[in-house]
Amino acid sequence: MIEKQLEDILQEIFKSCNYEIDKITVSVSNRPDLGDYQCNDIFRLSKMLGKNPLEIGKEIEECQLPIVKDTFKKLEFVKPGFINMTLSDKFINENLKKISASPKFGVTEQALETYVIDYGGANVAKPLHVGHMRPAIVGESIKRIINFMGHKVIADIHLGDYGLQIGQVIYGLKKEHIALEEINVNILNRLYPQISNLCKEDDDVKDMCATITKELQDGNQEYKKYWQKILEVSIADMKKLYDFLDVHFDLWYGESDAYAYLPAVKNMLESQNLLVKSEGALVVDVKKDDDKKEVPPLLFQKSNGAYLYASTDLGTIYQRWQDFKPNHILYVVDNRQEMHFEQVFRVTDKMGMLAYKNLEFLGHGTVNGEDGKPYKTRNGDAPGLQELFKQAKEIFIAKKSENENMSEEDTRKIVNAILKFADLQNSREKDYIFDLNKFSDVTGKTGPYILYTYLRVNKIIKSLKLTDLDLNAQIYNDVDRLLRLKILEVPKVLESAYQERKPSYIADYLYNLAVCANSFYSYNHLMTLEDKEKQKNWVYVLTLMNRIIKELLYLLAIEIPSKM
RNA sequence: GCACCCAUAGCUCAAUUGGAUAGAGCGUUAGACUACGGAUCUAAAGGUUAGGGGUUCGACUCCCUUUGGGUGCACCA
Repeated sequence: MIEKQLEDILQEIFKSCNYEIDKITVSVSNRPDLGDYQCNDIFRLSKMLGKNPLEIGKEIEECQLPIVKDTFKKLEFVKPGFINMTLSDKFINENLKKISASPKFGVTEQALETYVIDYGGANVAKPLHVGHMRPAIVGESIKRIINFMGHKVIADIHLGDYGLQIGQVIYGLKKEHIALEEINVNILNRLYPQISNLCKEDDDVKDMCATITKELQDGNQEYKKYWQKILEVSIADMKKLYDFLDVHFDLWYGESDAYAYLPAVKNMLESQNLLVKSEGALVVDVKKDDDKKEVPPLLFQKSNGAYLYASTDLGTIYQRWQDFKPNHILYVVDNRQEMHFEQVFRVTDKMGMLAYKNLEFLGHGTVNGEDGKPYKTRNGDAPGLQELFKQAKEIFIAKKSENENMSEEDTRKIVNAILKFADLQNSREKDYIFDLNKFSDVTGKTGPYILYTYLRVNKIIKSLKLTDLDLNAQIYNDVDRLLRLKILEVPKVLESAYQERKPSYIADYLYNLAVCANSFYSYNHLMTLEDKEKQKNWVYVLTLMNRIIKELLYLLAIEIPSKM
């Protein structure tokens, strides 16, 4: 990584001028007119020593080392105390070669660890709606990023397959005398909202549904058969939608699988004297002295003996802990669940399964409509994913007449790119406004813009059919230089995205890289170039760039169509 | 009631976690190809970062406060 090299060089310069500094940080300059990279640590040094930053800068400037000449075109100590670095062409090209030679673009090697990532949250028997798209897209991307860094990642959808909604649907099926083999997804999609509304109006129905749920959990054979069939039908339907999104899980476990581990969890809790009786229920106290907000105890078992959300989540962690010995468990879930996971994590830590710091709550914001409230259709429901994909596709096809002749698979890939890139640009943890028409844009900062860039560059490279590509020490013009500098940022971007679990960093970089590429080839014409050496150098750079675009698109789970 | 989160250009979003002149896209306005794909490129206009105070060499970022919005507070998941 280039930042590291520059930090080492500066460290050496500081030392030779008799300045001791613990850590130097170099970053891409936010004033590109003044330099490529910058360092602000003289400010820190001046505070530590009580000395004027300008003086320090001047002293250091006067005792520069010979290595500096090779690395920098310009190294300046300016105004209040910034260090501005303009890299030499040679140094830039050497680093491009390093990135090109590395399968992972020169990211720092990580010690192998095992991650479990939980990002589905889909409920059986309830149709997937727009709210499920975000965790799927964000989670899939985080999974791929962590995997890219060399770790083992196990993705678990963690279905909500044992809750009240099952009781409700079974109630509806029995009421309408629908036989097991007749159950299909349309019936489920109709029944769930219907009975759910009925429960709100009629307490007797609600009690009956709750009873069915309880009896199912207690082992009622007839209900179990219904449950299994509902699961089968519902999962098959979900898979279709997740496949459309190119989102894949290694495990399709659900809450029901956690029940088998609850006795073991309870044992552990009891043997460590963590379970406390409170108002008839069994709870685990998780308050800490330095809590700013009040954290209520985790409710493990209801007064009637039933288990809850928090208990099954503990059961699930126990299962993962036993089966996979993960170093980290990540949850990509709605921000509103933060308190719940805070409680679960604290208990997990107390039980000695995984340490608190290795359990990560990666909250994502809510998808809101144009009015800023959770996205709903006119009749008040969140729109189903299937319907949403259909609409997005229609809007896309209507954009251009050629789109009608596009293959089904290419259309799917592009619609995916549109939706995903629109989503992933946003900060993971913030709410955002979803307006299908805005999310269907294909010009400007969008998925298709990146795909277009890739395909166009790819065509140029292919039609030139050059071999023995290499880089000399030269950079030919300004847009050329900007593109090369942008490529140098890739390892840093990947590492930040990994460390902070933020795919948006990659989306943003990808766009900026594509912008550099577009201005590059609109300014520099390759086909008709007389200077063959220059041509080879440029194709080298473009080839590397496209390799990066392809890999980064993969990390965002965006597929590249054959043409567009 | 208590607590947490958010407020940035007309709209939708960024800002490398305290750095220099707050950046993009859409929209608006003006331009560009007898050349590799116009889903493109080159520009312009657009801001008291919700208001006020403070901390310091330096604040969208940290602290206090006012206003406006969202969310969470034990037997749902």
